[in-house]
Amino acid sequence: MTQNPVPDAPDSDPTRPTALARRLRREILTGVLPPGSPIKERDHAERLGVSRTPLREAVRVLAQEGLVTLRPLRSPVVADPGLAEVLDEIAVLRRLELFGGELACAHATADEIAHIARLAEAVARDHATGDRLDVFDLDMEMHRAIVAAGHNPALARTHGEYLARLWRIRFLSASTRTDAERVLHDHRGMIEALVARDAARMLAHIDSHFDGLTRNVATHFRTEGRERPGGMAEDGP
Amino acid sequence: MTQNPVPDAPDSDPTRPTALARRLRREILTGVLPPGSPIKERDHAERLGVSRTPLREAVRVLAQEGLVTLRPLRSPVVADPGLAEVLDEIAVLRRLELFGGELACAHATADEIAHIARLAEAVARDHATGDRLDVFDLDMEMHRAIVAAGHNPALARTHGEYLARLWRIRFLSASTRTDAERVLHDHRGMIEALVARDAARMLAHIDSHFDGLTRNVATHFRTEGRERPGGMAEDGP
DNA sequence: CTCGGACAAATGGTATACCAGAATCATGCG
DNA sequence: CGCATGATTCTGGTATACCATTTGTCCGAG
Repeated sequence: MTQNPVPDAPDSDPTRPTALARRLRREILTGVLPPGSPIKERDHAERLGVSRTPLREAVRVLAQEGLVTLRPLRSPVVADPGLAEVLDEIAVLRRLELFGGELACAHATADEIAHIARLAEAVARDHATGDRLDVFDLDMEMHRAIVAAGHNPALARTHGEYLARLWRIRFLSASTRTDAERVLHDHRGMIEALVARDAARMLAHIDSHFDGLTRNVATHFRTEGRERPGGMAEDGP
Repeated sequence: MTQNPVPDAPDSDPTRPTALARRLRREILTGVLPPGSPIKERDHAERLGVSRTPLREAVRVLAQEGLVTLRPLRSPVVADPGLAEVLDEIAVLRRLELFGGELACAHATADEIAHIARLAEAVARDHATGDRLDVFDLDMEMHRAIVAAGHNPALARTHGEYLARLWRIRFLSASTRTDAERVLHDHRGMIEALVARDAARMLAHIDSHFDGLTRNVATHFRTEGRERPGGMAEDGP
């Protein structure tokens, strides 16, 4: 995401900082490294079989992405954003994706539209199977593809960063199945809008999509989580 | 910008990576390090009186900001974006600032509005004196303040990143004085819109502002620069 | 004279040693 | 028994040494 010479390469050397960042990112997003847990350089360096230097670099990358929080002279910790922060980020993501959708309606190629449609179909299909994680991954990939179809690399990059930053909370808050039908409806609508080059309709569906997301996240924080960002949830007596 | 415990602190230790990044950033943006010039770690580390490690970190920060380009196993180089890239980034910046202006109209405090108005006045005043660099700095600060008044830290952060990334090209392309009156007019309009909480008017002025910026940048690339991003402009015969 | 290859210098990448500040815990005093 | 205080340990920050790859150069063959 930061720099990649070959986008589809599965990273030849797993000790490279980018690969380390990818691995740590995955561990954070999947909850293996829960929010608030410290990232001690020596421990994780040894665990991943590398020196502190590349691990340090990987941590900085994640810090830039907002997944970990750096504190001067103290261990970096996995970020634990509160409701307000998450809603702010979602609001920005919404604007970025709205812009992306608009651009996509104007500049998407037929191939790109087909690809997006394929992803949407995959989402709908896997949704029936009930595997939430796959559905979620595909959904994210589809949104990424839509923005990518706008042919604005800078926008795609920033949008991707926000997607990554919000991955975990989106996943956690996506448990409610009640709005599944609306999501699929939005997806169908986006595809239709895309093939029709109907930007207004596209924007409406994206808005609807994000309204649902915002609702889910708010519900998630209200019920499950406690909203304070402090989050010292590691060592209960 | 990336992480700062005390926003107003002038950086106590000038050898800290953030300070190094700031210094290198300034050197890049002011043209001391022209686009395309390599950043050799050892040379610059010695020049700035630090080891390679912190300098390396600073370079990574700048790479994330898009000011330098990292190449595997090769010296990082000062980025030299082409017209297309710059226009893409400006388009994103425009959307971010539009969103910020909208939020500012809704949530800005009286103090914040006053601060923004002060900055606008300073821009107008210094504009009369003719010092382009000061005017430009103040102008950027004002735009930053507007977005900050929207009270969305994530938005402010991303907006700030794009501002920094576009600093140099904005400065270079701002040479034309013909549209100075329009800029000041837009500024006045923004302030009025802000005090009136008139989002529509605010957005119109921001749009106008960015139309002018886009025009200037396009002109700059058409006349002065050659548009290819390759940019091996260092060693003439 | 030109082109090709091999050697040498340079440079980014990584590992490691060292340093300074912070957190923690033991200890002793109130 | 509780709390302040100092020593110890832990941890991030920095400097440095080492390695792998690249690149520039020089020599020689054609």
